[in-house]
Amino acid sequence: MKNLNTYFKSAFTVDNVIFGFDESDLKILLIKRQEEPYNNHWGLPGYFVLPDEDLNTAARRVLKQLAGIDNVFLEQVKSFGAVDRHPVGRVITVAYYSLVKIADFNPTPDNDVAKEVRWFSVSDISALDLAFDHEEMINVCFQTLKRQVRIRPVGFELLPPKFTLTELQHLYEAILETDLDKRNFRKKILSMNLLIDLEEMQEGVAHRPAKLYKFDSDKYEEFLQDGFSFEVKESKRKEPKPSLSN
Amino acid sequence: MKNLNTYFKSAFTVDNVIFGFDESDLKILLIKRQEEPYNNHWGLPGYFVLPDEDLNTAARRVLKQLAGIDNVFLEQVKSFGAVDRHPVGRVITVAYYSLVKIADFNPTPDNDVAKEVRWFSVSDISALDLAFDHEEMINVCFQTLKRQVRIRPVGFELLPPKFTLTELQHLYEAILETDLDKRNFRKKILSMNLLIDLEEMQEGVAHRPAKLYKFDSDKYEEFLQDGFSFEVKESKRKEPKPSLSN
DNA sequence: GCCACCTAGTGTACAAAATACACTAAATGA
DNA sequence: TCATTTAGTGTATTTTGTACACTAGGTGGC
Repeated sequence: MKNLNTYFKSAFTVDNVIFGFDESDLKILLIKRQEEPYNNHWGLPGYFVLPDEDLNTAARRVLKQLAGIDNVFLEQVKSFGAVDRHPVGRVITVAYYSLVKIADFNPTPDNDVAKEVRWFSVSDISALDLAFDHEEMINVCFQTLKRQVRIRPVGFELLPPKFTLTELQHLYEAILETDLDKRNFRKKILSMNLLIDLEEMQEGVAHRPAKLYKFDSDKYEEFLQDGFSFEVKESKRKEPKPSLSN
Repeated sequence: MKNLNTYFKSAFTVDNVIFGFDESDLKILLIKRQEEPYNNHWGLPGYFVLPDEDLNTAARRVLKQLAGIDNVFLEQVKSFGAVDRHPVGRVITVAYYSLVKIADFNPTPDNDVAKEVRWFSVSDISALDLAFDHEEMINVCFQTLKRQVRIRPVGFELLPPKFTLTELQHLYEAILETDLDKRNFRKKILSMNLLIDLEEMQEGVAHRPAKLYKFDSDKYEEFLQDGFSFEVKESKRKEPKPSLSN
């Protein structure tokens, strides 16, 4: 066994993959770095964990400091620790993912780490040449979101308080990257009793206005506990299942 | 922003939660520590990550060194980083979980970190007063296993090459902590075409011998890719689902 | 050799959930 | 008033899940 001092020479950071949803488009919040390494590159809002700070606390603090976002869903996803992932030294990072309502925040870099903060469509991100291994982290978190969307009512976190069923469907389509059947989707969603019909109509649209709904927080809590299944299937007939053997 | 040196004073470790299955019993491999802190306590096989070592590499190395286990399924689960979780300094640990065939290894502590290595039934572990936050880590990994068992054919990793359907069912029952209906379980499992009937019989049992099966690795690979659903339901009628609203 | 014991192995009817699919309704604005 | 756009709805069919109880085929004791 080596001297313990050998080991106490590394650092860790937290990085947040923040998802938002806006007009049929799934987005991620990025910052334009203004310090080395990767000065001027876009990257995830992340920073070092303080010596006396828990991981979750650090993730929330950094999110608040770098993007002005707080009080949101935030959950640890995975740690990344390739030896050479950080040019300055050995730095492991813990990736968090977060779901926010875009309209709730006006992200401004109030800190000298970032010179700009902006929402990017998920589909545009691969063109950006992100800092560090942030692109890989985003991919992993997106996969996590795709998995979670089936077992947790993510709309709660990503949609404004009042929304239409079509908006909710678009959200699912954006996350799952597939088309859903309108009637089946509605049947399924309504059958969960998770939505409250506000008996209000959409306004200012040049077509038949849709009914507005909100989520029923009590039901939501119940369902979170029970780990209910929120499966939503796509509209195209799937491959025939591995056929029965007998 | 602080001087970077402030941050480069921490260490990280990996800890492995190793599941095995043996005669209807789900087990976890623990070591009896022979160094401070927590000398003489049982705990997970884990150790510091070397300065020039990737996380996954470290997890495999430690597993090999401390328990003589290699070439197994091993996957990162979560990082634990409470400020005071390690008495010696700031140490974040990355938890891995692993599935092994108990008969494949004869775990012996070939290193001076552990004075003993032993399989414990999951149900006996809460009585042990484990080192660090290892009990919490085990709970999290057990939850992960429960989730994974539904979407990945874990029997592959935990059962010997030849097994009976009853053994497979017992495995699922142990992981899910529930009873399953024999006929429905068999119907479901066989319908996936994941098993190959070896046309051999169990031997040396004092009752009607069961047929032996093995897993079909080709099908397994396919299914891993497609992320197929491996749901197996319990035998008691479930709570009525949240009732349809209309 | 037969019987007691033990686990293996099997099928069916019913209920619930998933899926495919197309037309009418209600608003705007030209 | 009509062209355009999106909202909203129901049913028949298929697939999947679930409940449930008896016979089959070995061993070992007597």
